[in-house]
Amino acid sequence: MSVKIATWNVNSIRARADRIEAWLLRSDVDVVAIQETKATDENFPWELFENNGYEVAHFGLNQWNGVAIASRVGLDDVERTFMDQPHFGKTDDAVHAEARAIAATCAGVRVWSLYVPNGRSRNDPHMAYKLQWLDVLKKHAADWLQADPQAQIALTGDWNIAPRDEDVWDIEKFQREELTHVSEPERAAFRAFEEAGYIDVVRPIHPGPGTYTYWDYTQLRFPKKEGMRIDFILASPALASRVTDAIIDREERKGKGASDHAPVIVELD
DNA sequence: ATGGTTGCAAAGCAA
Repeated sequence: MSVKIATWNVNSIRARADRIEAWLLRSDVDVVAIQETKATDENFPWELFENNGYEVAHFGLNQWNGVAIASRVGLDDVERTFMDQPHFGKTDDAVHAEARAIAATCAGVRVWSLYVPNGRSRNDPHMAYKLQWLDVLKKHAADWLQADPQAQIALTGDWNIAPRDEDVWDIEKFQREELTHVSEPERAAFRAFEEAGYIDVVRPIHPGPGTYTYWDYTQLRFPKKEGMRIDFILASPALASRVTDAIIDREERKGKGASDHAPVIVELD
């Protein structure tokens, strides 16, 4: 049985409701991992998914971040945050970790919807937070594979990292201006997942250069084809062996009211 | 043209 799994940073689920509904009908995905809902459970549009045949689980604490998974092939063992997920700022405050990670098992695949923190700038405290957040997640991800080398795991989401020079539209500018997403510590953090056995299953099907998943709203970046590849589906080996196709749905970035990220889809046998 | 976009939420922050 073929299964389609997608990841999409929607940049507000309420502002994007109509486009998301149209996209669900058009894309025919079975599972979609969503980032940046910018919603709480109270104002989350549950009916948007339920009316279209999807179960949905959401994790949102305020107007920032927010992650969800919608599925029409089962949605079991929902998990919000991962163990010891770092907090930003004081460690002695009693607030929850930010709403950046949710998992569920869908058709036998452990799907994670991840919204990796933005480092803001290379020396900002948020960068250390980002790297720590990734390091803790990577340790768990490595443990899961060690415990079961046949596990079917999809680490999907907005990683806020461009792993290769070709993943940004002007690497010279990014390095000259010491921008984020392309720094060596960020790339090492991403590489650590690959070294743990996870595989970017979209890049082999859609190689670069010029293949992007995100285009800034400003400066006419999309029409000028000035984007970044920062949204990834990393698959465990057993899951990677099932991948038959992938799509970066650049069409969805077009027109009025688009998210600044395109959906990324993989098809499994 | 000293800006340029979007969303949340109600001024400024975040991306």
